[in-house]
Parts: sequence; C-alpha cells; structure tokens
Amino acid sequence: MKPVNLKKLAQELNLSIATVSRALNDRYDISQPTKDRVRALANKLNYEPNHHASSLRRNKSKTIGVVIPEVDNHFFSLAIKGIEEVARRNNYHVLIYLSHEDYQRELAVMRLLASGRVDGVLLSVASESQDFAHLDLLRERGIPVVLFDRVYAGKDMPKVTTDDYESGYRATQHLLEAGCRVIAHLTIAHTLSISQRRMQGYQAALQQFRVPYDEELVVCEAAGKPQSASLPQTLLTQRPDIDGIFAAVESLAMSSYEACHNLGLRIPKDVKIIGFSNLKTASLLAPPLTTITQPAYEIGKEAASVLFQAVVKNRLVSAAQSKELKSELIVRASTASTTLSSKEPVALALALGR
Amino acid sequence: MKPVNLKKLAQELNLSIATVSRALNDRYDISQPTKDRVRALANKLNYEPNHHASSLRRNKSKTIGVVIPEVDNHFFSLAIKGIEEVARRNNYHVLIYLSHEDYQRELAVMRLLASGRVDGVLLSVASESQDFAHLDLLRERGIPVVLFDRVYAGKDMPKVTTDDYESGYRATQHLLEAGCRVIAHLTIAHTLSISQRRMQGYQAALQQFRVPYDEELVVCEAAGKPQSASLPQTLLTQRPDIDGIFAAVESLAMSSYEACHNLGLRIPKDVKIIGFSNLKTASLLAPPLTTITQPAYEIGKEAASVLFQAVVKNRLVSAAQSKELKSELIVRASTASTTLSSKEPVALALALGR
DNA sequence: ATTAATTACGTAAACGTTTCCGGAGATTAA
DNA sequence: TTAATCTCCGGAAACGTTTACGTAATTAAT
Repeated sequence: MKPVNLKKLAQELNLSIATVSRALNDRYDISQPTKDRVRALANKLNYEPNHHASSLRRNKSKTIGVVIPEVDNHFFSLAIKGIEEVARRNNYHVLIYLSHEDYQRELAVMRLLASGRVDGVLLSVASESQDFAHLDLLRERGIPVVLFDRVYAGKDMPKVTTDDYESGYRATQHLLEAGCRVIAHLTIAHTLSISQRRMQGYQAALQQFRVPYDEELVVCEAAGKPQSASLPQTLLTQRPDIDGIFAAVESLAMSSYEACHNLGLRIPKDVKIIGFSNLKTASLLAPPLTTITQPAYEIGKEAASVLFQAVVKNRLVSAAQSKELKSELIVRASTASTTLSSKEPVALALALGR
Repeated sequence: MKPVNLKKLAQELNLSIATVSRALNDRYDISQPTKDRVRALANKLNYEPNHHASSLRRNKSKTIGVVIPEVDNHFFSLAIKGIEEVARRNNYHVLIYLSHEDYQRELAVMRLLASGRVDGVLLSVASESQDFAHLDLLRERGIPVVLFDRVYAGKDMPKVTTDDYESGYRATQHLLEAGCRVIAHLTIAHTLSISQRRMQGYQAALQQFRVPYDEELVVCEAAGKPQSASLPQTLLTQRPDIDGIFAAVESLAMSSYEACHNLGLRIPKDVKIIGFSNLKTASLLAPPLTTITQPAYEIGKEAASVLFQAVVKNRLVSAAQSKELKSELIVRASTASTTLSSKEPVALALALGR
C-alpha cells in the first residue's frame, strides 16, 4: 500500500536519493560502508526499484516482445521456453503476443511495440501476413527485430530458421524410397518463405526420382481454420491414388491420420505419412509418426541470443547475423516400407481396422 | 531514432503538451476541432505514447504477469491462450515467467513483480513450492493475485480450479468398473492441493468399491525430473500385479505408455491407463488414451477475467471470487473393458508386440 | 604550508506523461 | 455595464529513477 522507494530509503538512512540509487547500483563513488547500510535496509524493506521510472530514465525497458501465431503448438511453446531461458539469464522480461495468424493483429501489436515498451522483438510472422511495412516501423524507432522460423525473406534483418529446403527434400526422398509415387504435399500459406523452401525441396526430390510434379497434389491450408481439418480427407477422396503424404505442419499430419481412420486407409500400407512435428508423443501414435523435427527449443534460444547481441550493443543488426539450424528426420512406422516386413503391417492394419 | 512524443506534436501544432495529451485522451475540455487536428498529426507521425512514462504517472502498467511451471505442455499453453485473449480484449499486455517447478525461481519472479511492474498476477505454483510468503509480498503492495489450477489452499485469494476431487473419483471409478483391482496412482508433489484432492477422489472411489488402499501403489514424482520418466517402469516391475494406472499428470501417462511398451505389457488387456491430459492427439495414440481433460482454455480465460475484475476496481479480491470448472472424462480404448470384445485386444497386442 | 588531486556525497535536471490549478476570452444574466 | 458562467487551453508539478555537475572534506604532492 505505502510504496517503498528511494526517497523512503534515503530518509530512513539520512542520505540523499542519489546516494542511495548509486549505492544500489554499486557505483564506484560510494563508500563500502554506505553501500552495505543501504543494501541492508533495502533488503529489509523488500525494496524493488520501480521498473517504469527506471525504464523511462534509462530509455531501456529490460523487456523483449515475442510475437507468434499461436502457442498451443509444441513448436512455439518450446521456442518460448528457449526464449524465456535466454531472457532470464540476461535479466530480461518477456512480453508475449499471439497474432492468431491474423495480419491485423500482428500489425496492431507491432505498432504498440514501437513506442519504447520493449528493447527488441522476436517475431514469427502470421501466415496471413503479406505486407511487411510494420517491420520498418520498429526499424525507424531503432528497435531491433529478429525473425524466427516463419520469416520474411525480403527484409535485411536477422533470421533464425531451419534447413527447410533440405528437410523438404529429405522428407520427400524418404517417402519415395519407401515406394511412394503419388505424394501429396499439405502446406500452409505459400507466401511464407518457409513454405516455399519446403515445397522446393519437395519438388527437387520428385525431379530426382523422375516423378512428375502434379499441382493437384499440393494443397494449401487457408487462413480460415475450419475447413483445414477436413482438408486431407477431401484430398484423399478426390485422389484415391495417393500413397504418400508430406505434411508441412503438425496439425495437417494429425488431420491426415484422422482422415485415414475415417476412410479406412491403412498407414503405412495404403498411405505413408511424414510430417513436420514436435510432438512428444509421435512415437506413441498408432502407428508411430515419422517426423521432421525442428530443434524448437534451440531456435528459441538462438533467436533470443541474436537479439540480445543487438540489444546490448544498442544497434540494429543485419541479415548477416542469421542462423540456420538443422532439423532431424526421425523414421518411425508411419513410413515403413511395406515390402520389408509382412507381419507388422497386418498388426497395424488390424489395429486401425476397428 | 528521433522519438515522436507529446512535445514534438505540441510544437508542430502550436499547442501545449497538456492540450495534446488531453486531446489524445479524449477529454471533455478540448474542442472537437483541436482533437481532430491533434489526432490527425498523431496518426501521420505514427505517434505511440511512451508506455513507461504513462505507467509511472498513472501508477498503472496495463500489464499482467503470468507465472507458470512450464509452457511445453498443452494445459498451460492453452491456458496462456485464454489469458492472452482476455488480456487483449482489455488492452492489457502479458508478461510470462516460467518457474520450471523451482521454488527459488518462483520467489525471484514474484519479488520482481512486486515493484509495480504489473497490475496483477496469475500464478500456477511450482510443485516444489511449500512456502507461500511470497504471495503476501504482492498483497502488501496491493497487487491482486489469482491462482489457477495449481493453487495454494492456505491463502484468502481467488482460485480458479477444476473439480479435482470428483475427477479423481470418476477416473478411479472408471478403472474399477472396467475391472481393475490393483490401481496405481501416479502423481506430483502432494503438497499441492490439486494433488491432494485428486488423491482423495482416488481413495474415496477405492473405498466405495471396497478395494483396500495400498500406500505402495501411490507414487509421487519428485521435483528433480530425471527419474520421473522411469518412475512408472520401476513401479510396474516392483508390482507386477498392477492392472490399472491413474496418472495425475499428462507426462506420467505418457511414461506409463512407454513403460508398458518396454515391459511388454498390453494396454488395456494387462494394464488399463487413464490420465489427466490435454493432448490433442490422445485419440491417435496406440491405443487411444482415456483422459480426464481439463478445460484449460476456459480456465485461462476465467482466471484472467477474475483478475481483471480486481484490476479495474483497483482492489484486492478474496477467495469468494473463486471458480471451479468441470473436467471431462473422455473414454477411449486404453481403459476398454477386456471382457467386452476379444478381437480388439489381439490386434492391439500385435500392434504393441513389436 | 599551499595547492592539487581524490573521495564521498548532495543538488538538481531530465525522461514523457498526466493532471491540478488557474486564466484569458467568449457568452450569458442581471 | 458589470458580474457570473462556460469553454478551451497553458503552466507547472508530480510519478521514481538516473546522472551530470558541484562541493566539502580528506589525502597527496610540492
């Protein structure tokens, strides 16, 4: 109720406010005895400096903003964990904002953040976003921005991503080697460079195996979520010849599983599925899902580290600071080659047949 | 680089700083033409008020703090989603802190938050926490705190929880009705009221079915994580007579699955498993997991709503504002009664047998 | 002993905003 | 005409902190 601030401490100790402040900040021109006295009382009264006053004066908020499309998703929640970890180590605070894949929300948030509320921003852009002028808004104000995973290629800013082209290539290659020849590619907004690169990997692998590229097999999830759940199902009914699915995001892999259940398709016998995913339970699924797993936690840590390099130096950073981490292909039963073993598919078929 | 603040706007418009401020805040004593002029320029120059100056002056930060044990967990990430939603609607910002189940971290965070950085706090306590004096710290400063899910019963503060006793009862009852007689209960820190209530429900159901309570069957996950993964496995080897597992948290349900895999135990034939969980993929597991699912998103929304009632009224709230939401029992194959069908367990056994 | 350097602290301005107080000018009432 | 009211705006203080500058007292240098 009654705040304990520098004035209070100063009165109690018969010192000036300035001296108390400098003692707490461990400045050189304060004697050790005084420092001890001040700290003792500060501790006793549970003094905590007023963050807003301090931020206002220093023009430094000790806070970063994190803007992501969603949080109920293992990739982003792990990324947050990494970000929080690095922030805490630097004595920084983390503000979180969800764009819900909505460009307008993303824009509104960026506007808010342009007023000195944060010292830096980590952004993973919404799938809807096509205009990136809001990034300049922060730039003009001298607030460094680091993009991660869902990046925008056009701007000269640091980006932390994974090897999406290679991952897309390896995923498709894996399906091809398992015998698939009609491989669907389920993806999100193709305006995202991340989607484009995965797609390019997909195409390159097809070409390598002399499998013709079929536009009909590439389906893009629209921003409006409702139909996306049934997206794999409609595709699978339209094209019963599909024998492999490469899902560029976790949710599409899951709805592919559901679609196969509903349509009575057996995984991996009828359709093999591989998907980008950070699901901890991938190995417990029926059947266990082959995944491309991004190092989400490390991405978060890396992105935050790059940002802090900029924040402490108090200057903007360029694309030169960008990093690319490697994703991991984890082979499980959902892409098991049906020619290898005959026993296993039967069991799986039975398990799924109910 | 060059900030656009009230002074700048005032100079440009030949007005005083006070007038510009009042115009932007839509005060009654500013003429409409002036308001229009001010707003036009503010818009043109992308003016955003300095949050720290404003917070300092108004003694209101328009920010709440959220302190949770972890984020890579569907329950908490969904809760955050709900919290962010309500916060955004009230034009509030959300600071996030992870305690990592560590009391010291939780304490440190609460200390930081006691300095007027936030207008309110949402807390789900770490499993390690036994001392709750840090809650008083905020209370003394007049900062309202709302506990959710992992609450502490001892304090007179609002709590948003689920019907943990009933859920524990129903979960155990469900296993008993499915034929289980030796039911293990895997839980976390028993200092948490949430664990105690689930446990009480467990005991009550046992009593109702005249099954003796066996202390050995109740295992509590320690704070140090490493051994918790193998916790179900050691229990299942020590007590091969176990025919049912009730996991009070998602992670323990998952490690129970893994333990059964490793030990060659068939679910649900040898062991039936039910667990608290918000896994979206519960129905895709092998076998699909019967869950007690908490309305995590709603809990987040509700907790935030209660907090905002306190924040806008600028006063502390009491336990009277507490809410209890209902969890849902979702029956799936992991607790299927083995006497019902003979075909299904065979398939599942085969599927798991590899 | 006088001056210069050093130590340890106080004074006051500044950060950008909000708000109390007041005041000039216009309008109305008497 | 004078007084009262109202409308619209400016001056200045305040929020709690940091920091440039100043200064008295002590120590070192000459």
